Amino acid sequence: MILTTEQNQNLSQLQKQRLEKFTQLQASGVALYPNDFRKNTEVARIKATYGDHDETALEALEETFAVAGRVMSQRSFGKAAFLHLQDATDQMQVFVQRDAVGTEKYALFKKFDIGDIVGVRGRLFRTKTGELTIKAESVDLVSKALRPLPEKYHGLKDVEVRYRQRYVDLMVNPRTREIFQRRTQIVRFLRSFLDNEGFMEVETPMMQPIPGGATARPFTTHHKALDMKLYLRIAPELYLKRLLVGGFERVYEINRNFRNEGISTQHNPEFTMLEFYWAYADYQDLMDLTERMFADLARTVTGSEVVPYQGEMINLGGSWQRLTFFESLETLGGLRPEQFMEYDQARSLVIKLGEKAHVNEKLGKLQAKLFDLLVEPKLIQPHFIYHYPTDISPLSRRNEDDPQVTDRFELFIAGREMANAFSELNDPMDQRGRFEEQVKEKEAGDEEAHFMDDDYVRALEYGMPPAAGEGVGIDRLVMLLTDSPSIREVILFPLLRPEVGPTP
RNA sequence: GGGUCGUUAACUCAGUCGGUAGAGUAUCUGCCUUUUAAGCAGAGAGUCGAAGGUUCGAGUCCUUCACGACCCA
Repeated sequence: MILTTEQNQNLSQLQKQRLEKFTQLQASGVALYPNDFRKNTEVARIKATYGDHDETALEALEETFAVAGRVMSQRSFGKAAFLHLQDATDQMQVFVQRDAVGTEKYALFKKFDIGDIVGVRGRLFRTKTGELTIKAESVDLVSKALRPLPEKYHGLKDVEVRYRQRYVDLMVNPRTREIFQRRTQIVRFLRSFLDNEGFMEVETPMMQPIPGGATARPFTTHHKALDMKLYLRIAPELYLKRLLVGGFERVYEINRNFRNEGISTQHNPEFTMLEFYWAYADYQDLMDLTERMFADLARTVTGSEVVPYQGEMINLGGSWQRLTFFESLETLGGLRPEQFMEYDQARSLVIKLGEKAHVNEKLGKLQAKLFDLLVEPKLIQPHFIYHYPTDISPLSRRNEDDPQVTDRFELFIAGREMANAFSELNDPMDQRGRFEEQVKEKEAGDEEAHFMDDDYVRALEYGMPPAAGEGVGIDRLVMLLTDSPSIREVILFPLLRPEVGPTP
């Protein structure tokens, strides 16, 4: 162990003490990071199997249990000690007695610290207070900790440390572990649900020469050997639809998207989306499928279709409210039709409500702003809002009866957009025209407008089956189903500014 | 980008009107072989986020900056 003087001076007293122990143990020939301990079971399995055995039944057991985990707490007497060991499944108590492990081993054990990973072998018994406990026949060091654990009672609360050192958060806060276990359950459920519906999981490029499929500012990067500018994808949409052209009729992808935008409780620059595309179906079919998928999901991971979110009870069961975009502006937004259908009125209302509006802002964009301000916050229970204006839906199929709107819906739950879906535009001529519109907007300075994607139009020219596609924000869905107020609570390593100075 | 709040021991937090830097947990020492926020006795531990400024004197007041949280855009 070699540290420069400067490094040594920066250590806290506790770290210095631990370093000293480390050196002593090492000098006396103890392996500090051996990899020869083998467990033969897990804490949760022991508890599940023997949790209701009484003292006599436990005594009759011949079996020796070998478990390993982190020492989370310790209550030490002179010649005996209790500690709690935590493995991936649960915590359980271990009783270490000098007379049981031997004087020499016990002296060594006393050098172990809270936070160390140890391996324990022993038989089960029940303490006076009735707790199922392993009586150690041996305790071996498996991995020495040089840093102390946070306080046992209050845990780690500092949000910044929780995000930067998620490993510590996971060690000491069971709630954090539960959130990420549930996140995995959610993603696993969605995969199996879609697999069962006949969808095929695929992977499409994360690095794209032309970023498309969404309205957002992309990140850029560069490929050295090809000397080529690349964008991190803002959506997989255009690639997934190329697969429909190719003949796969049901495809999905669960993966990261990257958007070069601000960070908030609901936005992380990289976030996970489910996108799925279904040939010979339309947006109405998607609404039905979505209702079914969300209700099944909630039941599977929470046990109920009614889930609590930040003090509200959200009912994901049954049929959800379906309202057209314009209806919602009237009935929920409290507007008269002329206030959002007439350009000048719409624009001045947006400005009056404190939002910005460019001189040539399109009517659809103004309407979307009115919706965001007046309607979205009211959509606590699940609502499908459908028939979005065509000029803010450049990839959606036009409605047959009213070409000013598209066969598109967004799903809102808890006042947030949770999904965006539409019958896909598969007319190559219409698509080229819409791209051209977007290019004009880009040239006029809108950084979020779409690029022209000639290859995508070429693909459509081969003929794409009629289809419907949907994107679901996985992070927001996990927030909903874990009652988390911030997206950073459901992303293992959310983006933060770099730490300044030396690592403490 | 703007506003508000926060940053004090490893962790969780106090710190009054500007006047010697505090507690609990953790750590160390001693006692303690069924405890569980174990107990008893003692001890050590601080760049008060950083840099300036005001002042006889700053954790505390002022300015700037960094990082974070929340709200707004």
